Amino acid sequence: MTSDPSAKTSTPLGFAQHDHETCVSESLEEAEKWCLRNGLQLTPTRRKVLEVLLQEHRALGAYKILDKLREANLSSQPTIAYRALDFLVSNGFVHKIERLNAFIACVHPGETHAPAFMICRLCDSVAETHSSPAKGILGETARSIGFQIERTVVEAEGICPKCSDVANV
Amino acid sequence: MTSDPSAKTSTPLGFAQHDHETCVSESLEEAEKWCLRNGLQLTPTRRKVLEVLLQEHRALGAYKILDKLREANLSSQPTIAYRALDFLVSNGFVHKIERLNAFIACVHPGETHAPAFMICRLCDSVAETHSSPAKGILGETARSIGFQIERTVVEAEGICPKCSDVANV
DNA sequence: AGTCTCCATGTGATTTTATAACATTACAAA
DNA sequence: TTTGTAATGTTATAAAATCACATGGAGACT
Repeated sequence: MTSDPSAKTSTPLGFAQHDHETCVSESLEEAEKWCLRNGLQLTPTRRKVLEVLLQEHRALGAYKILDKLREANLSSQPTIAYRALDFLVSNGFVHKIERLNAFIACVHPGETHAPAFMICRLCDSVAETHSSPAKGILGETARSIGFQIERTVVEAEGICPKCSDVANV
Repeated sequence: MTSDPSAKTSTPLGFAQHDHETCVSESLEEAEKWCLRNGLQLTPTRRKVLEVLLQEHRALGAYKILDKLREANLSSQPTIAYRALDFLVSNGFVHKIERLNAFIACVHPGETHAPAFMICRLCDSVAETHSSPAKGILGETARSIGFQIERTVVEAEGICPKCSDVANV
């Protein structure tokens, strides 16, 4: 699926195009630096999981990630992958897509943000954007009843521009 | 847990109190009517699943629901529960809480709405409210890139008023 | 050097959540 | 009666996640 080597620069980031190779290596470097500055260890397993997710640029289940780890001769028990994912999610490098029980690399780690996702029901691609849940009706309701929001899951399911073009041609 | 019969009227709906017995029976009746009007069958299994969820008034995993079905001498295979849940979710009687992989009865079925949930991290209670995702930043982004939103998952995780009172006393 | 502690990894088993594949029943319309 | 359809029954399996406990390695303190 992503094994076509000539497709290097045409893998979808969210729904757009970009220079993928650069994107992966730059993101990895940034992660390295950020960890160094913050006293965190981007160990080989953690790095590999992040790399895999950056390369795929879409949501991957934990067991798919595990397969990739195995291919890379790293340990292949579920625990391993979940631990690495925990680390990456806690530190904002990766997000979990609850709707899919899957994981995706963050497009702007480091910055604190309330991520939101658009998930294409047809091609399963996922684009990250951001929301401000505290501003809308939800935020008002929460304030009025005294619910303290710590984190929000915002996932929109629908049809991405690419798939809707295909349908209309 | 919910087996104290004297607790009839004090089970939490969302985070508030209400006359629970009435609430369950009324909701069931409404569901019956709605199905009748719309040519849908609220079969015994489906009805029981809805009843269980109305009674609990919180998010229940599929296998907990399955246990309740077994207690009621209805079939107890996962497929059964998932099929009933599919029906109830498709028709708006029940929502799935993606964050918890669990299900909860809708507080106002029939009306079309974009539900949003507040999930207490401490006591696991869940309150339903609504959002208007199309109005916020997410909606703008979606429109600008041509993503057609069909459905949104909005789940806020945090501390409910009750638990935050306890913490402050 | 020793050893303590912290953090991360290794290992095996188990639990929880969800779906697949295929057979059967029941009722109603043609 | 035949046919279609919606729902249920049954068995097996896949996929996602966690638990419990052991091991290893690097820095800090004595």
